[in-house]
Amino acid sequence: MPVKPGPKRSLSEEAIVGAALKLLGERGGDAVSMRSIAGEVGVAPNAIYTYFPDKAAVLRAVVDRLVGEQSLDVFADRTVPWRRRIQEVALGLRARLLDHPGATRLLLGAPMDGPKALEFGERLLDVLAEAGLSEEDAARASYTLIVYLLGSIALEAAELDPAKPAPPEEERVAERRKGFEAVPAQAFPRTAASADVMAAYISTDQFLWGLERLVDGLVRG
Amino acid sequence: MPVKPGPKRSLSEEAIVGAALKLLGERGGDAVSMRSIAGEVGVAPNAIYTYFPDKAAVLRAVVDRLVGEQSLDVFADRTVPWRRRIQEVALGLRARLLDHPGATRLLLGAPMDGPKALEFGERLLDVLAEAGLSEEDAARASYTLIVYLLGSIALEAAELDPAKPAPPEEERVAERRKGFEAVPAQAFPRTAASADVMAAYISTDQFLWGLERLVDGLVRG
DNA sequence: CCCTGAGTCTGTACGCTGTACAGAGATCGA
DNA sequence: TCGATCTCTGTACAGCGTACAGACTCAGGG
Repeated sequence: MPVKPGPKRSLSEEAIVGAALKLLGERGGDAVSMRSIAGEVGVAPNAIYTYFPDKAAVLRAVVDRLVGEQSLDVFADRTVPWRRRIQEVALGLRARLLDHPGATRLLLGAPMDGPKALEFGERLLDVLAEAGLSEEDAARASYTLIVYLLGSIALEAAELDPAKPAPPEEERVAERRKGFEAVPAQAFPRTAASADVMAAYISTDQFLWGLERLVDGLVRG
Repeated sequence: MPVKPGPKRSLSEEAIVGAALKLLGERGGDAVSMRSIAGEVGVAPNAIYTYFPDKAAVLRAVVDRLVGEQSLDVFADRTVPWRRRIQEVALGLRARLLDHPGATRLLLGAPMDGPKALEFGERLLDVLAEAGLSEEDAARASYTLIVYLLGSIALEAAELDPAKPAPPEEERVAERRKGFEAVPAQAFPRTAASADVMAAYISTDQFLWGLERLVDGLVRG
């Protein structure tokens, strides 16, 4: 392998992703531009193209980093019932991603295919195998779980201002209730009658409710 | 109510949404700009701001239109078992949205809160009540179903080129399998072993599989 | 040791974006 | 007919992603 000549790199992929993540957290999703990232690491905008082919690649790396921040040790801890382990990891990932409302938009734009996401999938398959699912069922179930996870988080994040940190859950629910109070009860009787429940869609409680039913359905099969 | 004076409007919200939808289908998501929409309806770019406060509002209306294109008559047809009715509507919506890969990105950026989406929710609540769920459970279940629906569609669409119409399902699965063949089997044995199943995540078959398990979990409760 | 060539970074530039602002023209009620 | 009011246009701004050309920095071969 010939060593490549040229000056030492002044940056690293990690530094770039870190800068992007910092901007994401502090100034929101719209503030993450090639120029702002470059400014953050003290470099001309185009320098980033030495490390990533385009902006989408940077964002994919950001998402993978966020996913990677979620520890997967819980998955392997056999002293805890496997359902609870899935719950914990799901809750952790959800919290982590909702902390960066801007990031969630990215999540579904480019699917989780980074190394950290692969690792996540593999560990999830471990747990599902442990739960007694066949190889094929485990694979299908893992995808279904990821769909639910990302879908929930995305729908929750959609209600958030991507430019600001997420307000506490109670506030978010209260805010949402106001929206449902405006629904005309004649045209949409059921929706209006369940407005309280619907306002609480955006809550940990509902998230776990759905997750539990889904897991039930998956292992019952 | 005083009638507002001024010249007759030369456009309508519908015309604008229609133009956006046309662009979306023909030239992909990135081609939908205020300028291109305005060009399509033969008007200066800013004229659109008379009808919509900003671009996001246009896109929300586009999504609602797509949702509205899915007929909900099936939901009400009591000669068909309710599970099958949910299946059919879900499949219809999925097909409709995957036909516009660019649109799906929008779906989760701004949640379904348009009138057509409300209608959809209400009819879904009807069916779930018919299935024997309590008011609260039906509300929660409907949200969980929507999460699954949108999550599935989003993850499928994420693999598609938003600038082109979707290729047939077989091609998409084959394309994906190539990606999984590159997964190192030592580090990710389960992932590698299930590569075939995973490639088929992006398929009607898997979509229905997950939907069925989810519905099972929801009504079992 | 210097030279060559590859790799990294900068400056500049292009075409595009969303949309704010000012004003022209059309149309109504009075 | 007048004035108010609304719709649409022209222009403009700041920002975007990124292509291109070139300057600089270095490692290895002669």
